[in-house]
Amino acid sequence: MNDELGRRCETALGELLQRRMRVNLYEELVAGVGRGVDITSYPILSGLARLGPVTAGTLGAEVGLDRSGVSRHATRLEEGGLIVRRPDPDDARNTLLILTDDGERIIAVLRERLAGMFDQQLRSWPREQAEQFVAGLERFVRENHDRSFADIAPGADTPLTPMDQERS
Amino acid sequence: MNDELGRRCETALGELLQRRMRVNLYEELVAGVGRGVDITSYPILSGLARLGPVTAGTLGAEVGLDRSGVSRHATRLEEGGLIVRRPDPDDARNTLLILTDDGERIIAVLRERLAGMFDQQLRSWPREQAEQFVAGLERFVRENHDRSFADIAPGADTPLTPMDQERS
DNA sequence: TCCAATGCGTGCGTCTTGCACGCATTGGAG
DNA sequence: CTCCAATGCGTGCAAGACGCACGCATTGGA
Repeated sequence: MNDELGRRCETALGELLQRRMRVNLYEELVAGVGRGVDITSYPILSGLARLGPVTAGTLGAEVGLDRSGVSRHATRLEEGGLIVRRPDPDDARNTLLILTDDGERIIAVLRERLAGMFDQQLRSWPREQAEQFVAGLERFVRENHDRSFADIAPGADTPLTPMDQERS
Repeated sequence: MNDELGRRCETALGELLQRRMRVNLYEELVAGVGRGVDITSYPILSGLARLGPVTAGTLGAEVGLDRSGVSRHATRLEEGGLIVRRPDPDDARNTLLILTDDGERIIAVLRERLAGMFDQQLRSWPREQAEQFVAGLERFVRENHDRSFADIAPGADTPLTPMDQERS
């Protein structure tokens, strides 16, 4: 019966992680903002707001991007005046990405917008259910976040059923 | 107070929708499967399993992709023997994408794997919390799915202010 | 002083995606 | 029956995002 939970979770999350969901949500979110903020650079900006001043490498590991990609987006956001690059005082090899005041303000507005959207949706829910859902969501995300950094190679976690046919 | 829920939901979902989450999950999922199945074509296959025989256009709207992209992935999956193209008997303009037996079997295995992963994670939760979380997740996804098709978002020139609308 | 290690930023190739065009089919109007 | 506007697929083309590898700068220990 718990297996049923896993299956239902897979179905729901499968839809949530679809491209349609991301594009609809984030493209509407960043529409008209400019300043180098688009659907691809928003995760960089958001991650930077969450982590504080960090290097491109660290931020890349957080959002799942290569350093080079982060650097590219950072350049665009820097040209937009939302972030600045500054050498790490403790280690000049590192270049810290830091939000400017404009950057702080804009990311705050964007997150506020998103929170408003979700709040609007959750408002029609029974208070109890909304509370439980968000709490569960937070736990789920936190566990996955921790695992994605601690866990490297499970390997034989899930066996491969008889589908290992090579046809090429 | 409810606004706090929206904010917490935004934070959690913000991480859940990150690239790192998708890549880690789906790349591990489809590793070694072959047959034209990779992290980009899996959503096509999965959506096809969910919707049944549909046209490329319909499937594209479902997953958030252009018809052309769906057609490309469909070609690859067809070469892998997982789907077939067949003209719609009711309207020969349409080309229905249909899962083969191999396709059905493989997508079933993959979804089973995913369900197993989630089940394993949820197993350590209090039964009540896991139940509530999944139920909430299903409702959340369903509402968003409906809205994304009913709502034609104008938002091309949305001002940079928090939006407030009436509940539906 | 020297050198291996670390980290950034850019050139280059690959992959994915969207737009536009050509072709085929449908259904209604004359 | 014929004609034509509408619809939908699949491909050529171009733009964009991403990863890898290289060069350069800095650090810390031998």
